[in-house]
Amino acid sequence: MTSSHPLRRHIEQFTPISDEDWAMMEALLTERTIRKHECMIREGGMGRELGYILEGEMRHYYTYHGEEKTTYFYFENSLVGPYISCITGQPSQLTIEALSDTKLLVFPYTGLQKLYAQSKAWERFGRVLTEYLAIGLEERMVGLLTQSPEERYTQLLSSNKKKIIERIPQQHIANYLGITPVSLSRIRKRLSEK
Amino acid sequence: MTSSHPLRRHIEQFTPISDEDWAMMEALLTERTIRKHECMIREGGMGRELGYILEGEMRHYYTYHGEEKTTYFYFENSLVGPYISCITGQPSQLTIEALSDTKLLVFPYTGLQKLYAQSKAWERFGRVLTEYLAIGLEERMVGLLTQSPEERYTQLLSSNKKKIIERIPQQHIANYLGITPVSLSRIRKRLSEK
DNA sequence: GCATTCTCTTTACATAGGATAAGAAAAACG
DNA sequence: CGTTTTTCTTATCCTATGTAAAGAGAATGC
Repeated sequence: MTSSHPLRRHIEQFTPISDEDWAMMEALLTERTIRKHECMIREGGMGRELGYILEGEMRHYYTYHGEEKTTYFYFENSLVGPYISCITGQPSQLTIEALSDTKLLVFPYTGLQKLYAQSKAWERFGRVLTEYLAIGLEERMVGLLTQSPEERYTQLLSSNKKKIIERIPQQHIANYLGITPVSLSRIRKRLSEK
Repeated sequence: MTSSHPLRRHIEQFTPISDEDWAMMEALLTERTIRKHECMIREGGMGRELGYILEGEMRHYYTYHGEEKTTYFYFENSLVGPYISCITGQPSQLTIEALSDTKLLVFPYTGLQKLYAQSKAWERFGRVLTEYLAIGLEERMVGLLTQSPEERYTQLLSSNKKKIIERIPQQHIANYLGITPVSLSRIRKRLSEK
């Protein structure tokens, strides 16, 4: 007995949600398409909504010393948005851009906050979601601290994040690994010669 | 009207807690001293409890290729523990060691889970705490991806994390910055000559 | 279908950081 | 105290990555 809505199935991977609780969320959802190179949020803007990707892919980057540093990618069936700006109420330091035409369900963060307040199940969802977010960030940070760029690349090849290799331009992957595109090209050559 | 218990004050920075809710937590607490070089959790062990540091300092490291890689420090008035192992139920990959004799209040993670289940305020606390944890990790990750080791060091000097510089041996700070102690020593020399 | 643009690779050069080892300084300890 | 151990610095050498520029290849658009 799988629930029919893809977002509900996603949410219920974290914690079960009653029909009543789900109805509150469903009322918040709007479908939107973001065209390639357009943005869900730009640096300096206030984070007001989160989204769930139905199809497409997005990248998330910071601008530092005038350069775009891509730090994360999002694909279909995942939640995306300027969490930090939403949580802190400060202007977003990051930009989230569609890498291809991307179809999303969006909902306002204030709506999610009301769900948190109204229902213990939603509060729990928020906690568990954030726990998994933190685990992912911790793993990423430890990889950056302990592994060489080459190790990080080979690990990406053999991980459950193959999608990144398959669908994302190398310049952005290089950023994600903490190196330049030139260096990634060299690493790829080295590996292909082994 | 500040609450008298330091842990309660810490928790109420995130969300208010009623006397009743606080009483449930207080019943879980045990005071413990961990001597210098002893560990709260070792790699391979199951994470079963979290702690709040009353005095002292601890470091948190992963063992990778036979070397200890210190990735975080904890000081008085902060929560510490093998969160990830507690959350996932998997053996801990990290070790948390006291850098000096450290006095803690510890509580079992299963107890916290019961608080989550029994009270919406505790569930909210869990969410908000984890949100701040995630924000800290994101900032750390972005710094590792976008800044040079020298920039990371100078930023540490001028941040609210000065405690790290003041109280932690340089070999561990080097790890935290993602470089070797030798390299940190060179960076310090470079900076002192400017 | 041709031209333009974007992406990836390659080269040459400069440099910061890694590895190792040895010495200096500081801390721990009996 | 004085000894031992640990921590930090310095020196040498080496290598991977950064930068810049040019060329090859792919994708895009008119």
